[in-house]
Amino acid sequence: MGALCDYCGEHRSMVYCRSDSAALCLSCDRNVHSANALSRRHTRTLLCDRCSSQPAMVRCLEENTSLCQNCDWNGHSAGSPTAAHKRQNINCYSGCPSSAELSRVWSFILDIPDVAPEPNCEQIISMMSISESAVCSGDNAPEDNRLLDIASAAFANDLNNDDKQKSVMGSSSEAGLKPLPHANDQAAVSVDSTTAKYTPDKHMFSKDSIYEDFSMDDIDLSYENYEELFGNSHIQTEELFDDAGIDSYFEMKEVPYGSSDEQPKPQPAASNAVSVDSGMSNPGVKDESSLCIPVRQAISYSGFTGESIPAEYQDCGVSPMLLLGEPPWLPAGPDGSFAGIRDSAITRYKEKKKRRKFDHKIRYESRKARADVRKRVKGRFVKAGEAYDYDPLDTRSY
DNA sequence: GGCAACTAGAGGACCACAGGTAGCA
DNA sequence: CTTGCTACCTGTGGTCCTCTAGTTG
Repeated sequence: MGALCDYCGEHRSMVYCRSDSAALCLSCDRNVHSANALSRRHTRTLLCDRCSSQPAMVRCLEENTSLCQNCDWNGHSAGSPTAAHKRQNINCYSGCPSSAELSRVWSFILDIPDVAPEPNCEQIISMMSISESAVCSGDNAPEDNRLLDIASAAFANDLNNDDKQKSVMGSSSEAGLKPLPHANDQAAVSVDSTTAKYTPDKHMFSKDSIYEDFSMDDIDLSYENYEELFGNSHIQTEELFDDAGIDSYFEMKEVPYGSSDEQPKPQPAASNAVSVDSGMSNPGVKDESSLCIPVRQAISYSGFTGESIPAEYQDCGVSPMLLLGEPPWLPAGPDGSFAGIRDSAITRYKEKKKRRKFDHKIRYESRKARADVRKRVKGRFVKAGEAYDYDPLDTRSY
């Protein structure tokens, strides 16, 4: 039995909210994070199964446990027999996702048919389904029920699946954002690259499956319904992927190969991950990449806005320092260094940040109008009637 | 290489006040 | 449950100041 929910203190905590520094059961997670727009932006992730106190970063597919960075390092240290365990990045999410959406983001918990669900998991998820109607039954409920922001998703795949990954990547960048299933979820969810639709596996809804309480029908997983699925009013694709759209987040894909005319080389055991979402990797793997992350071939995309990447990574439990380190999966340049790739990535990031700085959004036009005509002294507002050095309504220059 | 001086850029503080929100009767 | 009132909080833009990182001698 893991730690109890920080909120209700009754049920086992399942998810960790870094913004609140709280471990919550799924029901309370929905309660707390459906309260307002700000709370809905909190990114949450699974709780570490081992220490039950830190946000889980990876899922060990061999042990079927979710592990935080420390527990991952401790449990899969280089040289140990467990170092070769296949691990999979764990997604963060925000918003007020429905049970089906959560099950898709973290499908590994539930999809593995020969693994019993976590104790209480079924109960809690059933409870969540109930609370779903209870908590989110307001006017905004239909919108709130949508997955507002899958902050990160990842594939963990075998090296043999490179081609499959690339085909998926291709379709994703062409068709726009789509929820990416984990590769090992393919038993449950298969991706048809031609129709770009998910096909739920029949086993998912078998009698014995804990999906009995779920109905994936409540979400149409086709790309065409992306806007509906994610709620256009909450998060625009433009916001999600910045000006350049989703392609901007797959630029890194081009870097390793595009710098030369060579065909993509077979990646080192470390990884062939194509992502700017280095946040889901372990800090410290930099030096141990070949030992520690043989399964980090994840092709991932990031739902992070990119602008405040360090903070957002922190929200996901990742040190912003990661941003400064070379992604372990990137192949070295011709001179054996990552400097060029890193520099170009940093340059792009800075340019984008600079550009977005001026993308200031006004929440209250009335207040802006008021501020525009308000009198100032050296930039500061002054009381009406006081002497001032600048009158916005006066066309004379001072 | 180490140090000080200088420069450029980023980020935050400051100001008044209309409008929003919470709490209470 | 609704209404009215009060108190407190939020957001708005231009300028200045401080801090940090980088450059130069």
